[in-house]
Amino acid sequence: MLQIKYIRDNKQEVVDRLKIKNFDAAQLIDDLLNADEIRRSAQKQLDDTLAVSKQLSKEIGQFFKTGQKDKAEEARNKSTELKAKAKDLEQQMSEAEKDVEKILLEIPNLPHPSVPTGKADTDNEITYEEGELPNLVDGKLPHWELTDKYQIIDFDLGSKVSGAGFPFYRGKGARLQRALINFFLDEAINNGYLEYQPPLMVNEASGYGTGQLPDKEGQMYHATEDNLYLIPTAEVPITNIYRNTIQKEEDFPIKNVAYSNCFRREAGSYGKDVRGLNRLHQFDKVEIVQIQSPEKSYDTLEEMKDYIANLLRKLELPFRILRLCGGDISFASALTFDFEVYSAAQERWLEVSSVSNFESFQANRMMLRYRDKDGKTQLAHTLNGSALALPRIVAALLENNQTAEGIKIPKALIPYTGFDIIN
RNA sequence: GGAGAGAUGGCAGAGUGGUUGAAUGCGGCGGUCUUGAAAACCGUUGACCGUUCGCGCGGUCCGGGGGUUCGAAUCCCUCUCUCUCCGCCA
Repeated sequence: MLQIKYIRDNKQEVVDRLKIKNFDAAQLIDDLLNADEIRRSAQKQLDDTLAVSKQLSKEIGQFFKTGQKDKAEEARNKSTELKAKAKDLEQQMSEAEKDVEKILLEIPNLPHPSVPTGKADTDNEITYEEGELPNLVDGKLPHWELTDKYQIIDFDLGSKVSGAGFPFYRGKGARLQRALINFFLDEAINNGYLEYQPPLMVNEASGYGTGQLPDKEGQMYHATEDNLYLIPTAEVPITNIYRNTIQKEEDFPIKNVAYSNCFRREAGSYGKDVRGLNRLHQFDKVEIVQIQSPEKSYDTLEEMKDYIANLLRKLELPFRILRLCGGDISFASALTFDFEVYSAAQERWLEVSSVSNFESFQANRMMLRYRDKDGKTQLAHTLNGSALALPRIVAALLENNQTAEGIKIPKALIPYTGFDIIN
């Protein structure tokens, strides 16, 4: 959520910058500032009324103490009048406040100046590419056939027991999952991240805090009986740890890592995108989250990018980095880089990580602040990134490393898997 | 699931209708003292909104929401959470 003060002072700039996100904010912002004006004028009147009424109440107390009953009665009547007026003003104010809040929740974060214009993912800017694309012999199989061949992931069984998008991992497939999770966690810990195991269900306030609600309501599984949401990413519980807190600047950067299952309804997805491991309703992900001061948050974003690149390097996967264009970047993000690995049998790039700086957008929603050097409280910046999401990593590992003898495990993983080939 | 108790400032802990944003202690910050430090002493110490160029001024906030009252941390309703006992249970 953008800060109302900023919009007030930089109306045109906000409208212009949101155009990069293909978001026409002009009307919305007029409505917003209008509601804001109503709110402020109502508050001014309300405050003045309350000030008088408060004073009166004190006097009434005094009158009663000193036995001046008549004066007390008189003041009491006057106060009753004021009270009615205050109630009315309060109503006005809270309605205008709701309008302001509602509109603010609909306005996306401002894109960073480096975000390229564009409508769709085809307009994303490839900023970096590394690794040789594997040149496989004929007879290469897509991962969903390899998983069958070696009986390491069973999609049909998942469909039977749960539904599409809920696979069973078995044997070496299950161990590979476990190995990747441990590998990613160990790497993060060695890079100064603190490990958390978060709850997998969160309340409504947390959903709003990180911005999944209200705009992505339909993407989360919702347990209506208890009004809890299954998390779509560990970002939600981990970032919400800091909801309504004031941090110390000297504690920055706060670096957290969490492995979790992630649950996504993926309503509206279809076709080759959902084949095999490409898109699941439940998957595993290790997520890194950082809280940082505004001055340093973009350095932190670079550091996180380097960290993720290094993971992919260790897994010996060819990858590229994309700077997301205005049309593809998420609602809450100011700047996002996607990491894609090349999956050799599908012959396509698969997104395995997304690392973003949300600046103060999430922080403002959840009141995550810090005390700066001058002792002033201000909004912190939040960042997060996948490090990494498992399914597509597994897809690429299987496809790229298939040989006549079986699927070879990259060196860095062998200590974790305990085997060097799946056959 | 049943019965009971509770939720106050960074922490601990008073406060049951009238200058209570809130005693007191600890912690934090500033100062005196000291070569330095500790101790001691003195002072200071919340967040948010509005208003102001600024000093400041006004308002709101004692778990969340609603109500009673001229006036509520204090009374009532409701929700959430915590604790104790019973039941169930990985």
